[in-house]
Amino acid sequence: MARAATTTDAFNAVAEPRRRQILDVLAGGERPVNELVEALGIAQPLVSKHLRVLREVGAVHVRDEGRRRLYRLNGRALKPIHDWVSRYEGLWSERFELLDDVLDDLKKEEDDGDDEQRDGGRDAPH
Amino acid sequence: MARAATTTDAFNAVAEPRRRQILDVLAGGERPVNELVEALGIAQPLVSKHLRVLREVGAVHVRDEGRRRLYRLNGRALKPIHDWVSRYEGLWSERFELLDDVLDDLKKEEDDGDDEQRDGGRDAPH
DNA sequence: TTGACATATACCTATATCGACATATAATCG
DNA sequence: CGATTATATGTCGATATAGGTATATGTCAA
Repeated sequence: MARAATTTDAFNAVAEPRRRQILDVLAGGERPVNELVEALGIAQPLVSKHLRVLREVGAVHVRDEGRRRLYRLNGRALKPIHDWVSRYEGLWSERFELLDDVLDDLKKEEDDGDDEQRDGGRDAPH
Repeated sequence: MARAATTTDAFNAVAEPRRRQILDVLAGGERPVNELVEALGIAQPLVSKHLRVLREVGAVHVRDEGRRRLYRLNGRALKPIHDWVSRYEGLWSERFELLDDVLDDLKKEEDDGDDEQRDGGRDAPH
């Protein structure tokens, strides 16, 4: 099985930085594709495709205005992300950072400097 | 170019539901791979692979304990997600929902029932 | 040592990208 | 009508999966 489609849910749609950028621009108000192309500085077909993904997960709404199509942000679609990640909010508070450090210290003591041997140091860069 | 690697950042790592599930379990405290396999009900190699991705983006820390490896959540890695999505918090408040409805009504009036013709009704199911 | 247990990695297949390019569709203007 | 502008779609190439299976690595126990 391949990776889930980007149109599966908001999580997948928003994993692409360009799509987040599009939403950031739209946060400033309704915009035609034209301006999004300019703002992002990438090819127009690519913008249209990103917009399609955002449309399919409901992150944007479209409105026809003459030969232009005005895109508008729909924040509701991001709520699941906010709800999920909010459960982890506070884990990076100072108090938790300290706890983390303590646990890291305990780990170091237990492993007695023999750490990172099995994993080949491929652990996260800090 | 293909899609960005899942190890590129937390956004991509967390787009996979199973990896969110793993983090959810780890939110309850340090766990060996064993228990994660049980909790998720999927094959062990798959869990190890997901854990590797989470390790590479720094979302989890590992600690060796005998022949087991204890994984621990590192909430800090999720902060960028929280920071980004929080800028959209409130867009789904009641007041904004109402504004949205008003805008949708305006759209309907403008298009005069001729909407969804070009898009073939392929818009997101709201 | 031999074996059982715990975890990680290698290999394979099917699939869904992202980006570039060409082209189609649609609306407006002269 | 034909030309221009605005946007969407199709195709192709390169790539990175997720899941399955087999296997390697590491640890403990008898």
